Amino acid sequence: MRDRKAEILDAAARLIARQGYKQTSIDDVIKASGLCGKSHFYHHFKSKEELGKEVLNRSFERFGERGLAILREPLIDPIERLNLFIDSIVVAQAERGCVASSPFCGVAAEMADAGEGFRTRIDAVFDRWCDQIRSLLEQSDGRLRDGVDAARIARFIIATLEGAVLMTRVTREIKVMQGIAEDLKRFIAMQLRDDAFSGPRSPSTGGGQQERGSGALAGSSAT
Amino acid sequence: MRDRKAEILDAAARLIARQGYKQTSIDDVIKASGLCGKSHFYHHFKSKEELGKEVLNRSFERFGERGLAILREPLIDPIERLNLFIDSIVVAQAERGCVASSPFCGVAAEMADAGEGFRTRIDAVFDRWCDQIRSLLEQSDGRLRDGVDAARIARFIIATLEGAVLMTRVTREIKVMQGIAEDLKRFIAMQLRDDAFSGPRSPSTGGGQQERGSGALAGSSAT
DNA sequence: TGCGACTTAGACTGGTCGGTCCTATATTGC
DNA sequence: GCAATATAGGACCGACCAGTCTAAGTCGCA
Repeated sequence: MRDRKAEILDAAARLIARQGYKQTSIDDVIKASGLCGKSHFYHHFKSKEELGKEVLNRSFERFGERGLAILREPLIDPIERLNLFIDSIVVAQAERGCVASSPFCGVAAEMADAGEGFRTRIDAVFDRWCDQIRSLLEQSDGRLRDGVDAARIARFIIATLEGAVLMTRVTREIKVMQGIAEDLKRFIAMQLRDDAFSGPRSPSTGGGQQERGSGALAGSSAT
Repeated sequence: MRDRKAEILDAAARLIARQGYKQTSIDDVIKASGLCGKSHFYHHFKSKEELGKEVLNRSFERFGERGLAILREPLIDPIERLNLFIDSIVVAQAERGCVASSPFCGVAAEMADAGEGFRTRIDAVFDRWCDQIRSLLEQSDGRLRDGVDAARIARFIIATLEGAVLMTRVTREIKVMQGIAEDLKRFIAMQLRDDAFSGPRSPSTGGGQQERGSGALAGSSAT
């Protein structure tokens, strides 16, 4: 016996990511998860709102697992980890064809408006991400420029990534997001003291395209 | 007789900004604009979609007028103008109590999904904004660091502002957006060559008259 | 005086949606 | 064997929603 509830959650998460919470009907979820009738759905969830909350928890958690795993990877230079994290968001968005956005952007905004319960949940998750990034930046202590507020930079990073996801939803072109991600990495590098060793160079060779996967590995470039 | 159609558009724009396009029903619009029946609404608009498009045009235009007026102000240093523009977005969001977001962020994402017609419209508007910012950055020619791609930086600025608006919708705290805006200004300053004046300081004096003399202010790189 | 544009007013259609209720049949643990 | 739980299938309710339709009143203008 497979876990039907998990299947429902998976289907709902996919639908919500693609078309939003309010635009996803219970009937959609039932059809997509191969259920037979509403009673079965309501056997597992007491309401659509409960479904929404569980989807939120789940997808944020899953995203967190992947994203935070990168951020915590102990063997890689902290700043490089941040770059990899940014790349992972870009790749995830590219995989979604620039359309869906869970748990980023559209869904966050829409669900935040759909109820105070949703909003505080999303707020808390953003906080956790920011915290993780902040602590990463602080691990590179002594490399941050004087006066740079790590917590604020963390917010900035999350906000810019959110905005980048939004832009791809409007333009439907992943290269827009790639450009933003590159600039974001450059911004992060600029928060480091000049005498710090690593960091993607200041823009040197043409302003154009660069392969993703990693901006600049820790040992490679020093300018 | 006042212009009823304009009243309908105003009411609809307010509702859509607050609760989104799909969540705003025709009946809501009718009630908010003091109409009496649907026939009257359908006398002015052939469908909800047409209403949406006109609201989009209008609010983007209005926003454009304000924002672009700042960007074009010929008497102020280009970079300083950009800072003022950023401030104006922060102020606008603060005025809205961090909730609504027209024409930024949530509405753009939602409407972009609501139909290809909407999407291309929004895309075009973003393009125009980015273009304006790009040309502004290029006016400060000789001050930009080598290899800095003005068009890409423009996208980055818009994306970050979008993301910042989103963050305030989730956190409901304007100071988050203020922090992001400060960092964004700092980022812009960092795109300038070291020998150009730099400094992320907050601008203070508000702009005065908005002259429509768009280009032609070539002698830009004052200090 | 008559025409056409605008306004007020609301009933109605066909559809969707969240949610309830009811009836059955499997499966599982005790 | 029994009871709890899970699965299946669907009728139904009240609500809301986009859009249509009818009908009548106001106003400017030719």
